[in-house]
This record gives sequence, structure tokens and C-alpha cells, in this order.
Amino acid sequence: MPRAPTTFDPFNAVAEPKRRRVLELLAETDGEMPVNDIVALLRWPQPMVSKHLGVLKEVGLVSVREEGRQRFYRINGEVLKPLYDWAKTFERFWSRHLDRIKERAERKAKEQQASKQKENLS
Amino acid sequence: MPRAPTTFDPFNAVAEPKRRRVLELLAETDGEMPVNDIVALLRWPQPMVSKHLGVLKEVGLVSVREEGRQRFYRINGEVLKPLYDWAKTFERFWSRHLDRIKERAERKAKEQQASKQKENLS
DNA sequence: TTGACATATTCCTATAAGGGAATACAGTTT
DNA sequence: AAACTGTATTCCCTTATAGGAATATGTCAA
Repeated sequence: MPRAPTTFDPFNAVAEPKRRRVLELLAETDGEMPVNDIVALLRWPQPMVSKHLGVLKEVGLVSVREEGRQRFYRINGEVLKPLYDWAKTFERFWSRHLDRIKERAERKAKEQQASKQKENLS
Repeated sequence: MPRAPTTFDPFNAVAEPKRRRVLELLAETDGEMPVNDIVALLRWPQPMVSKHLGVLKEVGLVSVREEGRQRFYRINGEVLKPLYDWAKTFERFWSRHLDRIKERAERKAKEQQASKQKENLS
């Protein structure tokens, strides 16, 4: 079995750095942007931009409005929420909170050891 | 150019659902776990578990302690922080905050229209 | 030593990728 | 109609899967 298609879910779509870049760009403008603007800003070959937009569109991360010969792309940020929620699950592994928990645990351990030593002395 | 290797970064490693499952499991225990426990809990073929663990290890998402013939795997959650941080960038697209902004904008629009009508009337 | 156990590695196959180049296609202007 | 513009699609190529099955490796026990 090959890897799941990039269009399988946001996790796969966003694994590609260039696709993340496109999303960041669309998020900045916080509106629509025609393909050629993206091409100009990122300085990538136009077919490359179109292809990546195609993947993003298929997973629902962007939506398109057609006007004349232009296509205006807009980000659908909510589709990234599952990713955010999943990552947030592991928050305790890097948050300060953890440091505090660690410190408390270590202090406790020291105190226990101290009291044990007292017992031995008495 | 093919897709970036799964071991390229956390984004790619975590694109595979089974690998996410393994991480969730390791996060639950919040400690170490030998391969066979994972095999038993997930009911996957042992080589499959070992292979996925191999990828996770190569990107630094897990670390191993060897003891006898057992390998104890532990999660390195902090490696997921870049993923979290990136996704958080888009938080405004789904947070309540956005709703409030939207509401305010819509209210404003209505008020403006109302005042325009007043002008027309006067 | 021999065998049982825990885990990793190898081989195989089908599938899909992303980039580059060329080209197709639809709308617009002349 | 012809030329031009904005964008999408197709073809080609190299590389990397993930799963399944079989096997290798290392360790402990009798």
C-alpha cells in the first residue's frame, strides 16, 4: 500500500511545505487572491501554484470563486482545526505547566528523602 | 521529485494515521512502553509496529531505551510543537473570537446602511 | 547448546508523489 | 477570426512509500 494520497486529509495535504506556504499567504491577505498574485509573490512557476492549489482545494482547505478568466482563492482555515486539536493534545509536553509539575514533583521527592533521613537519625 | 520522505519532519511523519495512533498511545501511558505492549493494544502485526516506530524514532518523535531483549519507547512530545504553533496561526478561523468579529462587522454594516437611508430620507 | 522470546530487517508489489516542460482551454480584446 | 491573457491539465521521470510475508538478530532460559 502506498502512502495515503495528499488529498486524503488536511494532515497529508499540509505535510508539503510549499502547500503550507500558500496557506500562510492566503491567511495573510485574509481575503481572496487570484492565482497570478500568488505566482508573483512566491515566484514559483504558475503550473506549480495551480497544482498545489488543486490539492488544497480537493481537501477543502481553499475555495475558489470564478470571475472572468481569473480564479480567486480563499482559505478555509477551519479545516485545520482537527490538526490543531490533535497537536494540542500533546501540549503538556512543552508547556511551562509541565515545568511546574516537574518542579513540584522534584521538590516533593526531596522532602520525602529528607524526612526519611530524619527517621534514620532518630 | 517524489514526496518528501516521511522522516523529513514531524509534519510528514504524522500524516500517517497509524503513526498518530501510536503517539496517542504513548502519550496516554506517559512513560515507556515495550513494543509488544503496543502490538497487543493495537492488535497490529509486530513488524508493522516496529516499522512505524522506526519512522517516529528517526524524526525524533520517540526515543528508545534498551533493556535485555526489550525496547522501551517513550514519546518526545515537544517535537510536535512546530506543528501546534503552525496550526495555532490559523486559530482565528474557527475561534469564537471570529464570531464576535463577524457579528460586530455585520452590525456595523447594518448601522451604516441605516444611516445612509436616513440621509436619503432627509 | 538448544530453543523460546522480543524486536528489527529484508524483499516484494502497487501506487502515488512533485517538478519541469509543453500544451490545452476559456474568456477578453482588437 | 486572431492574438493575448489567466489558469488548468497532461506527460514524463525519479523516488518513496505502507503493507504482507518471511527471515534475521539478539537475548535469556534450561
